[in-house]
Amino acid sequence: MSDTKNPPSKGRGRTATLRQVAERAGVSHAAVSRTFTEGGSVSQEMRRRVEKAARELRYFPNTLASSLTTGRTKLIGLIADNFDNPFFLNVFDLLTQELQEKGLRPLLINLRNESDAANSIRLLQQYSVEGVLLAASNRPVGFATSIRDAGIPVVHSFGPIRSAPSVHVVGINNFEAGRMAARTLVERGYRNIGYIGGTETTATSSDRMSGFLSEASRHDGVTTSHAFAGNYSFDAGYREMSRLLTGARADAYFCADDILSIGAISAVQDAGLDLPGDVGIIGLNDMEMAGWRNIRLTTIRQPVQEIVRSSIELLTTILEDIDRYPETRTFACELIERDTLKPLKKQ
Amino acid sequence: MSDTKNPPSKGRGRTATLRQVAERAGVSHAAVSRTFTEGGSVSQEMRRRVEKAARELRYFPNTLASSLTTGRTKLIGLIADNFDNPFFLNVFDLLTQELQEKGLRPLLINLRNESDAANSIRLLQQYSVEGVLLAASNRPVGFATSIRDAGIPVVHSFGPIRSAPSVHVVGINNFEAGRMAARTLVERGYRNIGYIGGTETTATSSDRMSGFLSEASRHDGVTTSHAFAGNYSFDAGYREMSRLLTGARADAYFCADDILSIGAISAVQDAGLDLPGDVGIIGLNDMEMAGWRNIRLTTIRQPVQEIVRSSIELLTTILEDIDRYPETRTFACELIERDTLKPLKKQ
DNA sequence: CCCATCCTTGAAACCGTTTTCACAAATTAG
DNA sequence: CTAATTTGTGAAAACGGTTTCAAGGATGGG
Repeated sequence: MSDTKNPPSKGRGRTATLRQVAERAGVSHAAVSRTFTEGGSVSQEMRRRVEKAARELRYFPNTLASSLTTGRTKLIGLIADNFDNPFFLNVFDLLTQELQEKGLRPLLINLRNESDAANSIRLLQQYSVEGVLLAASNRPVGFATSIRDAGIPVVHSFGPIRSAPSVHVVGINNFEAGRMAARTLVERGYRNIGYIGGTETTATSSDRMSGFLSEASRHDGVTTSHAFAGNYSFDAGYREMSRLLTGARADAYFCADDILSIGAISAVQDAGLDLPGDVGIIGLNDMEMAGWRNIRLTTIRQPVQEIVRSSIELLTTILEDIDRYPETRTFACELIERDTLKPLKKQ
Repeated sequence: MSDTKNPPSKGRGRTATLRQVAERAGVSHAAVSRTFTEGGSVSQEMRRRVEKAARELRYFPNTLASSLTTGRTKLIGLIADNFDNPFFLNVFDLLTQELQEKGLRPLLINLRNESDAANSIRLLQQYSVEGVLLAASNRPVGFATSIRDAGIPVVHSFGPIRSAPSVHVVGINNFEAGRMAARTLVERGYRNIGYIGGTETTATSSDRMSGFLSEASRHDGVTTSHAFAGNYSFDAGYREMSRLLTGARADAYFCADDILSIGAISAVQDAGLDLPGDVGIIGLNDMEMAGWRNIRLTTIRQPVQEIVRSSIELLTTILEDIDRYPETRTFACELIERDTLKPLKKQ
């Protein structure tokens, strides 16, 4: 009676199946399915019996199996490529928490050693991922688009703002952030100012630079320069700043990211220069470390939590409405003044 | 001819199915399946035709569907609960890279707001996760065991070393690390030494403390104390150290984690005390930031990469051999001397 | 009391794949 | 040139669910 003709559970603690519950409750397996699905129509009595049997067998539906027929896996591809920047740990934290609250599960994909978009897309499709959250700063522009072209809903978090976006984007206006940085430096009395980006090819980085250069050019007597550290990491920032200091350095630098800034600060101090007197530094993000006592980085704050929350909210709505027109959500930045810039002169 | 009776692809860019390939190639779908599975026996000619059709249809097997029959999802639960500590970003990076190389996919589970093990286990089972990598520092001891009891292979990375382990563990011997910390402090001339842990309930933390106290007790004239910061984060370290400094402080502290140490350093400096003269600090982990110019933390290095690599290697072997006897893999630590401890006296 | 309606129910088909099996064709051995 | 293998193939039954459908039972209106 207790024996089935199935293989005897193979040592592995296999979980009970729908049919086992049905058998024990003495009902059809369709009935069991119905009691466990949203709009299922079952009588009180039936539900009671099924739930009792299910409880005794420790049964619960296998999401993957039901995804076969429903088409819903609840799986979200979480794509990232920067694991040097602690900023993203915070992003992961918020992202996974929000996803979990909505009953979605993040499949983490590390693109650090992957240059080919096609591979990633195949992977996403093989796991029937419902949507993708792209939080990758080092990808070229077309990456998000090619995911969308594969028919997978995607929102690009911390992506570049475009007037005619091809995918959903939520983030800050990097161009404006760049302007804010330049304006801040000029207001503080710096005249020869430079931009230090991460990678040259990413849209966010080049937006920040354009905004920075554009604003600077509106001020008389202000000269600019720019350089790229190669990626977003402490080491890259340190190296690039060290290199710059050997040449004709600027008075102040806007580093496209806090972690870059922190590396740069180290380089400035190691060179025996005074910060913010000899050279000033302004960053972007306002990650936790920027406020640490020995760093005290003046930076432009990016509202991470709002961006993350909005990204996921947007993602869930496009999961329902797949052909929704690409939308851009922009959040404002805020200047956080600390100690790496000369103070604003009283007027 | 091109029409099938299936719903007309619903706008969604659905991917081709096995049977569509079979139809186009004019063979049975079993044949198609065989050409795509490892030991399948197919003729050259058949393979050629199938692969052609598959290419034209952009077909590739759906992992989730095949998992139904094979039982292999290639999904690994990656469980974490500490997103304050940048140390874990590095761990995630290495972990996901290694997993991907082995063809496994990490399903990321954030336990920060989850106290109930049963929920997590249900989740793991619903997704037919093949195994679990537990990299959670704040969980009580029984957590790993209850996953194993649910029949899911688990390896506890950075877990506590036990003489009779109930699950597979790979990490350092935290007791020995604690001894090393105490010995180092004593050798540097500190006599009144304290331990600052993260949480009181985790095994790794209490191991470090036991080792620390045990070693200290072997030296004459050395007095000890201990305290807990609550979790592993900069803020926790800062707060706890600030609190300690208001009372009868020790000469030197062993902080159970670098991030805690860095917070503690800040507190010491903010209190206007000399480091390492008035108070010395030694950490554990040697995360990247520990070496930053403004931190220069003396710490005990934990070989992260080796631990991660070994964890995954162990995980893949227990996926094959599920009833393997629980194994413990221990790696040695190394003292990294920087500037937060008085130098060793020349003898 | 009859008929229309609604709610429950189980049978059966289906989702996309793998795997077993029986059998035919091709190869090798004797 | 048979007989004994080996190899390649398609039909069909899984895997763990959901969904459609037709039918049975209860309910309510007239």
